[in-house]
Amino acid sequence: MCGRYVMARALGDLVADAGAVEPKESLELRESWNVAPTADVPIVLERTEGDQPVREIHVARWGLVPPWAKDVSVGSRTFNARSETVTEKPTFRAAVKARRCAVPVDGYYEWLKPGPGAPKSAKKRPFYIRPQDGRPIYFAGLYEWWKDGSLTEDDPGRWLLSCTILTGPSPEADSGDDTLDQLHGLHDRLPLPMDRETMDSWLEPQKLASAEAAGHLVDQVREQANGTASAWVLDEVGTAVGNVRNNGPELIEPIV
DNA sequence: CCAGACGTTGTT
DNA sequence: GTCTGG
DNA sequence: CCAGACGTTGTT
DNA sequence: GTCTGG
Repeated sequence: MCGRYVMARALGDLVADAGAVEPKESLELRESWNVAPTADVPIVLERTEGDQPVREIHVARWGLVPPWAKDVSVGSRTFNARSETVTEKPTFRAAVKARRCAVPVDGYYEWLKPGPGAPKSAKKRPFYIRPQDGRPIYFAGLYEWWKDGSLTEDDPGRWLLSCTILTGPSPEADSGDDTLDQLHGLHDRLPLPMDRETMDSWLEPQKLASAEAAGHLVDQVREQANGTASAWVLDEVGTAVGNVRNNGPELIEPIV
């Protein structure tokens, strides 16, 4: 799964790597080595301008807030969406048909739980997972718009953009690939990364936003995920990342 | 009909 | 134990 | 995801 | 908004 990650890349690098247009307004983006749910994060989306798709970077709150929510608090538990059920769940099914995005990360954290035979004193051990080549990972994601209901004379209400990251099953054991085997041992869920071709399909705004078409795209994402994940590297890191108030490049330094 | 949920993870 | 906040 | 709180009344 | 449970 993915509940904490790193996005410390300069916006210009991200724009170039994602093939997005230069943002018209400056985005409120800060580098972070400890991105947690509810944080503002960059996302990549395509919208149709005239009849041309335009790829853009936007800033969204991590944790999808559906349009009918009474407040944003639901977003603190919707930072992941299970790919197996995303087309059915009331919270996600509208977004998966029409509001797909990519969530770029430099790498993400995963906590290894002590096994059942471990001593009582054993603690969770954080690992940092990143691509070998240093380019961003683009996780399959969804975005949604939510209108703040607090209407006053001066404030007609604001629109909040929010997002979530899709997960799938982790690679099977004994895959024959070292990295996939390590991912298997670390956790039973995997945030779903996209290769370039899949990302192009995923982001493309569909004319008929049917549930069936969305289901096929989700299947495609799940099927190619391990191919992308096999080019990752895992390193154990210090426990400081657990506290969201800690932030800095030292959080991703491998220990021992 | 209305009221209340709408989610993920992991653990037992 | 469970929920909220970051 | 983890860390940290988890409550009320009344008084300063 | 839409579905489920009562």
